[in-house]
Amino acid sequence: MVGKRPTLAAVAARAQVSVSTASLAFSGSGPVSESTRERVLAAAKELDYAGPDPRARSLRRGKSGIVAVAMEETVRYAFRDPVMIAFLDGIAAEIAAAELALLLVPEIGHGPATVETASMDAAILIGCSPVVMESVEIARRRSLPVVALGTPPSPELPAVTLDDRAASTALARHLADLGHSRVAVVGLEFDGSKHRGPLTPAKEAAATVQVSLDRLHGVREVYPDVPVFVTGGSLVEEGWHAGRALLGLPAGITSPPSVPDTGGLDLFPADGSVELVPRPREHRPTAVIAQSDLLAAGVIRAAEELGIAVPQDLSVVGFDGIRIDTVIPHDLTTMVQPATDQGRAAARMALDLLDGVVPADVHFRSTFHQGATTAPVSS
Amino acid sequence: MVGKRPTLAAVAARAQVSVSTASLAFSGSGPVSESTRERVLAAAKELDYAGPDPRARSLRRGKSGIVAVAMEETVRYAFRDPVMIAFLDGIAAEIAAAELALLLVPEIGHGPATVETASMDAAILIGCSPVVMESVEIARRRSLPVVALGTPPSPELPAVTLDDRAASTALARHLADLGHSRVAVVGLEFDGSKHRGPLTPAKEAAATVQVSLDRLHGVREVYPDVPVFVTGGSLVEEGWHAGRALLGLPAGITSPPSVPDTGGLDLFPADGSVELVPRPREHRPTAVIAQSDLLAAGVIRAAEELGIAVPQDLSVVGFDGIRIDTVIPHDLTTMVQPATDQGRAAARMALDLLDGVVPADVHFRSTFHQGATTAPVSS
DNA sequence: CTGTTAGCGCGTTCAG
DNA sequence: CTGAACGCGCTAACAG
Repeated sequence: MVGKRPTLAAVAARAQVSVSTASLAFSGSGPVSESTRERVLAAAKELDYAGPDPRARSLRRGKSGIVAVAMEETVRYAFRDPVMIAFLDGIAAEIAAAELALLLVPEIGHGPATVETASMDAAILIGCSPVVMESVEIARRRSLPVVALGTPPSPELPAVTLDDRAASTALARHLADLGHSRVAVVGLEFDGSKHRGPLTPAKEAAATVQVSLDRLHGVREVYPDVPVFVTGGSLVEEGWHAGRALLGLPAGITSPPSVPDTGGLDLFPADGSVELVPRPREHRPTAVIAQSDLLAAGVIRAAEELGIAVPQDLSVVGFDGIRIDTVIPHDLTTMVQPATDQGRAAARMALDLLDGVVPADVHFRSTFHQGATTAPVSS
Repeated sequence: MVGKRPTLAAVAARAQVSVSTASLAFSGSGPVSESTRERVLAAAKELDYAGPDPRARSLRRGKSGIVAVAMEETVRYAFRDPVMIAFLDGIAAEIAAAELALLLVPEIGHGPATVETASMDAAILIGCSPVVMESVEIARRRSLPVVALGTPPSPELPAVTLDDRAASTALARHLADLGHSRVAVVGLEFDGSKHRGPLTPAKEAAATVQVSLDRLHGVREVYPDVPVFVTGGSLVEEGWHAGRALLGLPAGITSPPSVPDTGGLDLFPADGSVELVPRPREHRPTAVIAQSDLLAAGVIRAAEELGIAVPQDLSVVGFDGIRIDTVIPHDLTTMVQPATDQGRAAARMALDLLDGVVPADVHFRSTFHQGATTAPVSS
């Protein structure tokens, strides 16, 4: 079924030219007379030759034409995050414009390291974690150009960064200006553990996810003692769980002093087995700072289910500015990050490195978007 | 900055063994004494050798370890579709398990054909259109194994298929059983044109997207003359536009006989410049069959905005069964397709082909899910 | 403009 | 178990 493919040499022979001439005719990068080129192309068509073998070409040229995008997450998980999709969209656009191909390398750190064995000319690492840094080391050994997206800048690694900290401060200040003093943070994951619950000092000390820390530090500039509820990642569902924990209480129980402390995955089971009532006003925050828009959407949903009106009874801010009405039915007050542009920038840095140009770090700023989910604290 | 990488030969020399021995030590596929292997590995570490060059290896072995996934859409667009994400998730899982890498090839048909020039051992084509068929031809010339996902089966091309037609009939029958007779279809795109509007016979004759046709034919078994409103693709926003067109009317205009005929993108502008009121009951459908869940969600949103209650005043069914509460806040009546499994199956077929096994087509069946968006027609 | 020559870095023979 | 030689398919230099 799989007929032996003809080689360039065969085509050259058929066209009665030398192999190198045939090669030039295909790559188009050399001076070949029109008549000769046509003869070669005709011979190729006759032999059903599909063009130079990419493998041989890449060995010879020392380039594979592939840029890899490595991320720690599963495809399933990563693609549920609109920010990640926007990153990829920007990257894909630039990569395609440069006529390169895009290798998807999910789940780095699980199983055999694809970054170590796959053909690639450069790698773009998304996310910040020890695993990612390991990949940097691998890439360095292979002398592959690497750029990072969403990693704290380091002298070793050209990176695309965002003003996570300052942006978070801006959000916190916005709430402070509205008079809020009882504020809680709903955080992204702080380590790989996907465990939900309050952020303890121990957990904070062991944190590996820089973006969560940065955003938290930014809030602390305004609310130094803000309590933090950590989620398992940027998902509406996670925000919903967090919202229930922060705002709700099992019916019949008199108000406990604080958020339930649990390392488990389900604080209040979602199956309806526990009926939730809103916490008394004095025992719940008047504003929530979610570290992503998806989390914010979940918090809002939980609030609505509990009969807590947003923004009248609760202000909620997010982060990211994903303008996908599909996902967020609310006009969220948030910081908009130019995710697609960040992807483009990362890809361009990788392309620069391929051209031997050492690119400077690119820093992006997010912009405040006043939505309809924040209001002055109700007295 | 980019130091010359050591080669296998250098490592061999350093370890005072022959190149072939060193090679065996790395690939692990040959009989090498433990002491020798350690000596080789030590030498590699000393020289900071990162392992065999993937390019050279792939030339020599005739395999690149890459499976490509080609799709017609942009990354941005494709990743907004949960079904596509589920496909990719299933594919990625199998590909990773086989220790292969996944090359993303979006926007085939636009610009230079990556399928033609990129290193790959096999390709998985998603979607059905002339462009995809072109890629099949290219792959054939390169004698690359190809499988298709979401393409009508053909003797040439191993494919993963779904019972689109029968499933659609089941949905239509469900509505018929509930007593609905004024039914409309909100369709996916029928060609590449992204134009919204009623499906005309001419447009139907020129249709290239098989899945839309199949799902329509299925409905016609029950509702032979069902009117169809074509959208620009599987997006909530598109469903919203369609819903407004089918259910709404600019305030002040007395009921026109039918859906507005337009080839433009905006039927009733979304900016609020036109105030919409619900069509009179007699002039609007009592049930809508959306060809995807995202479209259905958009229709429902439009209905709610117009004050038309679902399911009391309007029944809506979808297709896909994407159980992502993020996207669809409703418990939609729909046909659930096992999208992740379809992705896995497609990937396994590709892997089979790589092993020289000719796989049989895999056919999936979708299952009916009775949600809360359909009810008996109100008299 | 075209032909000749020499590898790219590795895997696989086949003798030792 | 090891070492030497060859070639995968192509392209970068040069020579003509």
